[in-house]
This record gives sequence, structure tokens and C-alpha cells, in this order.
Amino acid sequence: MSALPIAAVERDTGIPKDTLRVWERRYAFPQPVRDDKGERLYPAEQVEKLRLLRRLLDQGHRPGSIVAAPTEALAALLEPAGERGREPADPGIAALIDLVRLHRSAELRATLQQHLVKLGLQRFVSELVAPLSRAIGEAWLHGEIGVAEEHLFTEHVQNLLRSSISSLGTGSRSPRILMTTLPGEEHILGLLMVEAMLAPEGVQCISLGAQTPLADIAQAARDGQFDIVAVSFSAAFPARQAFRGIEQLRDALPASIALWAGGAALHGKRKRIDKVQQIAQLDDLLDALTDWRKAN
Amino acid sequence: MSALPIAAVERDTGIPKDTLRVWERRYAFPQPVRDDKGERLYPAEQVEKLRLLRRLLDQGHRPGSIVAAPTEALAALLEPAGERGREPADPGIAALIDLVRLHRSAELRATLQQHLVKLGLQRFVSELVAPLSRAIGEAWLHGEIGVAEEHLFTEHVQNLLRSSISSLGTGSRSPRILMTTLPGEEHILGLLMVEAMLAPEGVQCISLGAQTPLADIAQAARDGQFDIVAVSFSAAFPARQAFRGIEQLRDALPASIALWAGGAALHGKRKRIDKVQQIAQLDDLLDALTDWRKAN
DNA sequence: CTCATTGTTTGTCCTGGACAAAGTGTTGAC
DNA sequence: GTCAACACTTTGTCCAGGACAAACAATGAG
Repeated sequence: MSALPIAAVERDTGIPKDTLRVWERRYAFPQPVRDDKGERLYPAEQVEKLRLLRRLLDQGHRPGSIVAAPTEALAALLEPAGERGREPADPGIAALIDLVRLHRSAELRATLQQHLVKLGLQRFVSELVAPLSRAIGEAWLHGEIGVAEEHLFTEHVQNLLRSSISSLGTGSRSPRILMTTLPGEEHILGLLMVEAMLAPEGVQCISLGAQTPLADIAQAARDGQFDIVAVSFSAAFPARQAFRGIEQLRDALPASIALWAGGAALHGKRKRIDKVQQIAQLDDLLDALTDWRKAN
Repeated sequence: MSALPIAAVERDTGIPKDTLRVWERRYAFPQPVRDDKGERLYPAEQVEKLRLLRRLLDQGHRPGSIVAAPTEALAALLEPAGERGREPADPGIAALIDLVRLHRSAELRATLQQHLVKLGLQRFVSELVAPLSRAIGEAWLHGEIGVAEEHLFTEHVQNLLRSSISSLGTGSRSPRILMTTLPGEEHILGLLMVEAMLAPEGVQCISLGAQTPLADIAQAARDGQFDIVAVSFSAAFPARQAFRGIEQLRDALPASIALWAGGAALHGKRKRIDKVQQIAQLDDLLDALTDWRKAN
């Protein structure tokens, strides 16, 4: 557990091998030990710093100014965002985060269930789950919770959303929507939130889960006579790759099928793509749906 | 859609860039075109052959004898396995596969639901879902269904299993089991099947979903006072990597916490690891559970 | 301030070499 | 004939160091 080979570091941090080597050459960090074969072995604390760097890059920092900096200076860089962006957290959300942090599975589930019943599915998603996931993401960004806790949270919410959606039964009205994520995007919580917003409106939502290759999406959309294809991107997904993927998918789809794209990766970027409906917020989904139904 | 850069081919086929280049050097295949910057562009039909090669490798063929061979010869190689291994398929399973192939979502769901009610959760999993997933995997291997259809099937089964498990409520008896997959393994159907087998026995199952880093698993297992950690591996996961991961996880866990490992990746390999309970079949889970309860 | 131009940073790709681990085949003992 | 030990071959992954276009920042003109 003390030192990892380069392939493991790539998997754990999401930083490609090539980039790890070029950083070492240019910025003198990381500086892995070498084993008897001369291969790189990254000590745990350097991997930790690499994870931190990844977060900072996602926040918009540039490698030249942070890779070589000492770890303490980097930790400080995370703070401003914390102070600036952190609203006086909703007490309900703070309580839920505590449950996650303390591994109180049973209570977490019960509390979520309670909110769900009180708010109804759509408001539960847009008013609680969405800000809560953002808060969890931030807490992870600041090292306040671990990966396991984040996974635990995601699982519970997924279970809740899936069973709510299931109990609604298959929608019967148009449009028919095919939902999935592109290759490289494994997070499906966003997708489920979309489904939870739309299913109560009688929409026929079919999800393919994560990472469907472009060609297969297009094929399935035609075969299944769908009206709309919806894809979602988490904050962790590189924005450029997202836009490239959306453009390619738009080209692969017949003009008669609409393409909806949303998620944290697209926020803040003002880039627009022709003939693609970009969804900035969950609530916008309902407007987009109304528009579509008017037009068809 | 006509030619893909090397990074896209890696994503689509699962074959690493390094391997693609070394195959080109050694076996004169693939032979990508070069763009004006001198970078490789893989024509669609070569990518198709690469996908086929990937399937054959998973079946146990070796690169030296298949990479250079013409596509037609390779297609023929897939047949024998089909003829030899294919039992006179269970009519129920064949009917379900047809529903998947034809994108009959509503009927698929209804039929599955029907089987579930008839068989009960545990038999539904061990007698229907397990052989069905194997059959789906084979159908994909032989190109009879696409990625989208496979995803569709997985989603439906997941929804069904998750809501059944949810409706059981949290178990109250010991042991407490923490379930997840290791980094690189994104398939969680196996995990859900395990949970579905154990939850009716009153076991407290907590799932972290896919790809939890080793260190976080160990941490969470200690923090949550779990008795057992269970990990699963799909057929697509490379066996060597699985064994290495299991060994590392065993070392990271305190001796008081048991480690259970199972899944298609471990089948056929007779390798045993000390102090790890290897689960060959789903039914063995119940025996393992009985053993654990006797011993504790 | 807005837009176009120039300079810098940065990720990804390239070549060709190396080597250990996994796999295959052979030999010899029982 | 079966099994274990050995040598040989195959194969994936790593390495170094160079190159370049796309993204980004800085500068200057209208």
C-alpha cells in the first residue's frame, strides 16, 4: 500500500500515464521511486497530492502554477472556493451529510425516504438531491469525506430513485426518450435525476445506463423509434471531450431525433451546439418537455 | 464515423494504446491511415476487427495466431464455441433474449417480473438471472446482439433486483457485509445478485457500488464494523489483475474481517488465496453464510 | 471595451528499445 | 501414463526524449 506503479496511479487519479511522465519531466513533480526494473513507483503521499491536483485542475487552475507547488499551498487554494461558494448550508442537507460521514446507513435511508414522501419525487430531486450531491462533491473536494462515503451516498439515492421510478410504471405518452452517458462517463446519478423529473409527466424513459458507444446509441435510437436522446455529464468529465462527443452524436443521429445534453460538465461554458438542446438546470427539463410537446 | 484516432479506439475496444502500436509493429495489423500530422487514424472496419479480436482473446485465443489472420477466418473461429457450448437453450431464456434483441422494454420487464414472482427472489437470481446473463454475454460475443441491447437488459434486471432488495428492508441479523468492486471493474450486476441471495437471509448488506479504491474499502470496512467484505468480478475483468487486487485487499484488511471473492473472472482458475473465501457459484453463498454463522 | 494577433503552456502522440510474467513445449522421474 | 521441473517463446507494459497542434494568456490596434 506504500507505492503504486504508474498504471495504478492512472486508474486512481484519472491522470493519463503520458501526462504523469511529462509532468515529472517539466515540473519535477511527481518524483516516483524506481523499482529494480527501473519502473516508477509512486509513494502514497505523492498519489494523494496528484488527487488534489486533479481537483484543482477541475476547478480551473493550470498545471504550470500548481504542479510544482508544495502541498500546503495547494490545500490553501481550495479554501477560497469553500468560503466564497459555501452558502450557510441548509440544515437538512448538513444533517444528511453528517449521516453519510458517519456511515449511518439505516438512518440515512430513512431520512431520505422521509424527504421523498414529504416533497414528492420531482421536488425531492430538484430541491434536495441536486444540492445535496453538489454538497457531497464539494465535501469530497475538500477532503471532508472519502470515496467510500461518496459511493455510499450515491447507492442509497440511486436505490430510492430507481424504486420510485419503477413504481410509476412505464410512461405511455410521448415523447419516447433514450437516456445514457457517453464512453468515459460512468456516473449515472444525473441520468436518474432526469428520469425522475420526467417519468411523472408520463414520458417513456428508457435508460441504457453508462458508457454506450456513439454508434450503438444512434443505432438503438433508430431501432427503438425514439423521439429524443438524452445524455448527461458529471462535473468530473472533461468539458472539451463532452462537446466533441455531443457534436459527433448529433452527426450520427437523424435530424428527426432531438438531442438533449446536460450536466455539471457543461455549466459555465457558454458554448452552444447547433440543433442540440442544452439543459442548464433540472427544472429546465420541464420547460424543454413542454416545448417539445408543443412543437410535435 | 469513418476513421478514429488511437485514443478513441482504446476506449471503444478496450485495447490499450501501447498494445495497438506493438501489434502494428509485430503482426502488421492494424494498419491505420495517417493524418497530416502523422497520427494514426483507424478505419471503421479495422476497429470492427479489433473488437472481434478482443472477443477471441477473452475466449482464450492468443494474439500471435489471430491478429494477423484475415477477418473471415476469425469469424469462423467464433462458431465452434457456439456449436459446442450452446446447450439446447431453455425456451424461457431464449424468449427473453428475443425480447432484448427486439427492444421490447415493456414486455421484457413484465416477463421478468412474472418470473420473479413465480420463483421467489433467490431462485429468480440463481436459476434465471445468472444463466440469462451468461447467455446474453455469449450472444454479444457472437455478435447477435449489440452493446445497447446488453445495456438495456442490465438496466431492467438491475431495477428489478434493486427494488426487490429495497422492499426487504435492511437486514437485522449478523453478519454485516460490505460489498463493492475493485477499480477497473464497473459491472455491478454480480454484486446485486449476491445481495439478492443474501438479503432474504436477514444479512445486513451495504453496497458501495463499483470501483472503490482498495484503501477506501479497508477504511470503510473498519469504520463500519463490518464482518465480511465481498467483491465480484465480471467475465471481462482480466484474471491476473483480479488475483493481484484480492491479495492486496486481503493484506489491507484486518484478520478479523473475512474476504469473499467471486465472479466469472475467477472461474476455471484453480488458484487459491490464503484466508479468502472464493465463491464459485451463487448457491455457494448460502453455504458460506451458514459456515460463517456457525463459526461466529 | 472589443476584436485580432502573437507568444506560451500543455496534453497527446510518435519511435524503437527493453524486459518480466504468462504461456507452451520438452524432458525425465516415478 | 501422469506429473513436475526446466528452457524457450510470446506478449503486454514500461521507458526516454522528441514533436506538435490546440487551448490559453498577453498584447496591441481600432
